[in-house]
Amino acid sequence: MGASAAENGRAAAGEAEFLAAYDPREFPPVAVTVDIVLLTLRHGLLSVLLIRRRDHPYQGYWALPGGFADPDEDLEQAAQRELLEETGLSTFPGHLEQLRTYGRPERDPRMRVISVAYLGMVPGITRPEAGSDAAVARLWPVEDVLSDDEQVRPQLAFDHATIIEDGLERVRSKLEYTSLATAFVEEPFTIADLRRVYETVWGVELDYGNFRRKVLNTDGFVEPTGDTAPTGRGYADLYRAGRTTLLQPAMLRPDSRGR
Amino acid sequence: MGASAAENGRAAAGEAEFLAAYDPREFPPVAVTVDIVLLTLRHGLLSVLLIRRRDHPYQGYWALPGGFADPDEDLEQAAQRELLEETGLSTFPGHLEQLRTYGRPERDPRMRVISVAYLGMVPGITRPEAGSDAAVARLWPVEDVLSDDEQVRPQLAFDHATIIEDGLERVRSKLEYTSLATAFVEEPFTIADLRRVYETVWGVELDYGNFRRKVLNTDGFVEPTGDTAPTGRGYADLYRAGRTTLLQPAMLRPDSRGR
DNA sequence: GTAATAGTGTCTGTGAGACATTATGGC
DNA sequence: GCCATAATGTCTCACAGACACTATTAC
Repeated sequence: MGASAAENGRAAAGEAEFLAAYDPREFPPVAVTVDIVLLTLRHGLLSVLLIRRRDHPYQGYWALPGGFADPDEDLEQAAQRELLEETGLSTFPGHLEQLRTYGRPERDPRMRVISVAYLGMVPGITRPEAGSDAAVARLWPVEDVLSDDEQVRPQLAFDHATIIEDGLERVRSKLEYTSLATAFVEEPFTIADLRRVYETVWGVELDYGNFRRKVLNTDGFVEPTGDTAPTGRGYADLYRAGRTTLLQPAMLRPDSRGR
Repeated sequence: MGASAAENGRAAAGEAEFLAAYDPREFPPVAVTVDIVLLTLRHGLLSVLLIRRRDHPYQGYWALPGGFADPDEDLEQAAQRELLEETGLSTFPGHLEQLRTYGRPERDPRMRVISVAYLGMVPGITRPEAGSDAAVARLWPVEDVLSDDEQVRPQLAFDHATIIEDGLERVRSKLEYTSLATAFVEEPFTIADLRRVYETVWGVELDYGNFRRKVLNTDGFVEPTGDTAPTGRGYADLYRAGRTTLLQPAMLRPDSRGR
């Protein structure tokens, strides 16, 4: 694509340089990794997938799943590949998006490492135990991971605590203005299932009636399957995700009412 | 920091490896650059700073300001440094935030280049002409940059059209729920100045009375200086930015009303 | 029967959109 | 005088929060 002629004929000279590769000595040495904040609902708790490190530095510490991006691989592909490798799943069943890039010079003691973080959400079916190594991959409740209590909090490698915090903030705010909550539940789901997602991620209680009215009045958010499912006592209508991704108007988070 | 002992004594062996650097042959060769989408209001148009490329590839094409991140430099620092170098300014007068990272394997024909894009907003005082090279740095109205008309649209290098589009979408949505609009005007400013920011960035007309009520009722958005300024006909009250960065409730974009 | 949950409706307050009105100063 | 703009107020509708009520089923 760059081979098409440059505009207004000003780029006449030096066409031969075009295919010249960078001289590695010309630019600073750096490694690029991807890390994934994979969130799911497990036992009614919002949980994040962590891997226990085998190697130095931070040996024995808990880290986000991730690794180097291969040379011919898109970053999102790399994130997905690493995730499948470390969970043992064969296809990625949820939503994956880029979160943010972390590049503090001292974040890895060995050399300059730039990490492109991704954020993933999957229904609560993830079983890292089924994957490669049951002893090293685990789902941690985020309230424990970010707890002030050193007894319950895992030791996190690198700047992964910051990355997890940023991921959480992203998820919490995206529940407000997108239909992302549906990525946390398997289809078909009930209104109550969806409410549970909001309540768990936001850490609040929501009025069932108002929640239901809001979801059903926002068209494209969910669509009824026509079926119902027994729910212990009584039956509940079943839904699947609609085609709308942006909620209009947004779902309001109770916290944010009082500023 | 990584030097503190790993938890539960499980990390006993191999402490010597800790300081070992990566072997460069172990990880894929890659370069990391930062690119900046610098937006400002110029002659009533939302405009973006572009640099005309001197070298191949894309010689003569227009590109976002940017360059390699130095080894000991934070990514945001690198973005700010590049921006100052290419505009000739001595301090950065506005808001700068990370936008997104672009890493498609083919985005640079020479080698794998990962670009961490930043988004900057400055009041309409930027004069790239005062900077290093008047012939190569220019502010382009974004409506021209992203126009379908090949006569008015500059030829953009790499995937910079995508980056600019993403930056625009970010700015437009952040005007809704943050007080970011104040980054586009110099203090003190009038309510009408602020309204002009919204109208220009969103490309809509807003009712002055409703806009004023909204801004003044959202406490912390702006605070009155007590002064007034002549505005051609009559005088207008002057304000400066308040301490609130998150608008609660959000400013509604007229487009989005009808879905 | 009671308890728990799904589904539904009602009342009220907040806030946004669509105006109208008044004041000020340049022309 | 006219006109543009700043500042302010009014009316109405949409919608969220609070809460009441009914139906269904497990126990």
